Amino acid sequence: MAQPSSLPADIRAVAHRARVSIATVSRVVNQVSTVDPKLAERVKRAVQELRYTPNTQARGLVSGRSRMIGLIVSQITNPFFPELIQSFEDKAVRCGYEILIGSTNYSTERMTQCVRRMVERKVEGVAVMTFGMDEDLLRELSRLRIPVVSVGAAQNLDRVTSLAVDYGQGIDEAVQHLAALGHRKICFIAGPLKVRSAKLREMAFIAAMERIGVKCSDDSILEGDHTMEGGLAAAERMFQRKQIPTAVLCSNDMTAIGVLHAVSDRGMQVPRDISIIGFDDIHMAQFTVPPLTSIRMSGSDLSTAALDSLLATLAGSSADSAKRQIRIPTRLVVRQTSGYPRGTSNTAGLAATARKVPVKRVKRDA
Amino acid sequence: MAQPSSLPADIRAVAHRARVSIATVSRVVNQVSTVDPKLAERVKRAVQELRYTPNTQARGLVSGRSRMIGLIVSQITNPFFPELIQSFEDKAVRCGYEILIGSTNYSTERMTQCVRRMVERKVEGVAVMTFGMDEDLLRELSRLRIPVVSVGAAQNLDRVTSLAVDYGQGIDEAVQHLAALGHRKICFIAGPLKVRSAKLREMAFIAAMERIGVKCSDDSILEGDHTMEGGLAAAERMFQRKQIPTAVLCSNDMTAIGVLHAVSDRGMQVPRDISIIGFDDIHMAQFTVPPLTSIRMSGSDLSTAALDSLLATLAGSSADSAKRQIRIPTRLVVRQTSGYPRGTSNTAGLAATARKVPVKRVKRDA
DNA sequence: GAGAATCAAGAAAACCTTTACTGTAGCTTC
DNA sequence: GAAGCTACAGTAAAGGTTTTCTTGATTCTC
Repeated sequence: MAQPSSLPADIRAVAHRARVSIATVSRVVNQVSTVDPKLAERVKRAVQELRYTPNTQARGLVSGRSRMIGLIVSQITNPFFPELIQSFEDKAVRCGYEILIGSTNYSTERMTQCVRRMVERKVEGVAVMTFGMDEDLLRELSRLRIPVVSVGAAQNLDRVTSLAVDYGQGIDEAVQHLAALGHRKICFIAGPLKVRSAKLREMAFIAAMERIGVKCSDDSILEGDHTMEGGLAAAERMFQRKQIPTAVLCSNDMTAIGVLHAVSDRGMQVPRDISIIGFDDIHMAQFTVPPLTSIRMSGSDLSTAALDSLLATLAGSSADSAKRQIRIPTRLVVRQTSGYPRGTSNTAGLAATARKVPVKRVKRDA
Repeated sequence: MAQPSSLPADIRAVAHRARVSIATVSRVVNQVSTVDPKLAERVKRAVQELRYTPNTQARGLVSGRSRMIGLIVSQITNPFFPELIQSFEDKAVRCGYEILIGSTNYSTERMTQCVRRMVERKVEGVAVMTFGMDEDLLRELSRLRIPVVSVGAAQNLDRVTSLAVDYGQGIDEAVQHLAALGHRKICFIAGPLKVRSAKLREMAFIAAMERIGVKCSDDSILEGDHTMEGGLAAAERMFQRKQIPTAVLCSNDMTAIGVLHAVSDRGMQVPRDISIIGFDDIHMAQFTVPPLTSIRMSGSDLSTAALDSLLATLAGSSADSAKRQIRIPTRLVVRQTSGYPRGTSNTAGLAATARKVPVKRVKRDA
């Protein structure tokens, strides 16, 4: 039937073959129930024979709906984001949405360009997972009546939902954990401090340290950039100091992996000589050597919350009832990079405690 | 001017404000030069004032061009793919294209769905980076006159370009490298064998082994699934055997990271007790402890070749002059997980050779 | 059995652009 | 000074769908 090389059939071709009008074809395709079953059958067969697929552009043009959702991340090469993207995509596709991905690499310019591309494509909503977003852009999207869900956004804008990650919780747990093991001299390797969430994590660290009675000095905080290279470089700077901390808390796992590498380069051992804790708990954290203690922020929680919020806003035509703020918890996951400080008498006990933590391998959402 | 909450302006609004026809607006927006500069100026101002952005759907409908390109990968959580996606996206956006990403997770069904979604969206081309593609789907795309570039595709289809990855080259180098160090008992942990490229890598391994005079027995090959878990599991099976190999070559880096973990779990050391080589050379390979010797297959080479080929096919309207096959080389990158076999007298020399390999950290395309 | 009510299917408008075509004004050229 | 160009702006068609409205047929009601 279908020619070996034929341009895609349109609705007219189907209508002609099924000997009905294009309106009827449209109804059958869109499952409108008021069609005679006999005709519907004819139409379905014609659709199959011609391998008809509706033209999404035409559809979108008339319906005003693009069935696309924008997803903005900061750095696709940071494994945290692919994990998040995967679950976001799964769910979106199941709901009949396509996603348009943009990555900003922490550049405001790229961010602007991203938003522009998405507006042009008429996305029905935007999820901003970039942990620090320009207010003006949010305002612009709000003006265009495009629902937005954004991590850590201000909460006073229409159609903007904020995902409030509770950094404090996990970071407190981590610092408490270290303190309980006996650490006092703890360093923090921050992310790029122009990024809001990186700043927030830093502040949470300072607060947590005060809570265990340690006042943070300037030199207990180093700036990284959320990459492995950044972590490595920061660690090397840290080792240059006269006094080396007994534990390092990192603003994300990539940083921690860089530190792990730097420590190994120096011939030191983890956690015997130094403890390391990451943030994000990417899947890879279970597979570093030794497995990384990390603060879990669930990418799939984040993407589920984001998508649900968007879909709710889209569904409730003008109902502003949707929650405007959603809290995302974080919590410590202890693995094997955190132990007693070096030179502690209990070092021997280490094997009996930290090392014995059963290494459960979490199968993330498929 | 612009109301605080106004729907996006259309071309008519701009035309009205600039006191010209919509055709003129269109010409100005599309930079057609036959417009009086004075009018053009008026139009540009109106565009700015109303923050007009053309409706891509309408544009696509009339021009028949969607300015979107499909990119199909197998598993977005395997860091090899984000690296590839990043460079693909960068280049595509620079050329004015949007990309539509689909991941198949090695499932044929998902692959079919992916292609379907992309056809519906009228992508202008599809890059299949999934290392093993259903022939029927390729045929279908070819029938619809959508240019395709696919890793390891058959070469007899119209508008289908094949990226032929030279697995043999890198795998030969790796096996030679191991043989030179003195290894004979070498295992291969394969990918999911239903995936063509995984099969090809396995075959390349067998051939390489024959070239060093070792006939592969069945138990020198274990099936993994290209994930860290798969690598870990395969390694554990391997350790159950009476005879444990002195070196393991893995079908990809994720597998190798799983093996690294399994080895460490067992209290063995790399490369003292066992050598490990990965494949892909993901960025992370430089940061494992110890840094992973791997076979480099450049994601950015791959994405550049893919995109260039697609754009060339799109440009040369019907010129079938574009190259139908592009060879992608692979090569060994020696780091610190490969050394002399255990029990070798030269073990001491290890530190002097393998360990001394300078650890250059390649900054990938930003 | 006639008029009203119901129902399904077709005709046509609308969505927003691009682009081929048309028209007009100002030049050139003889 | 008139015929023919050129240059540019505007008109209208086209693109593939959804959806409203219309029409025609059937069933129902009295």
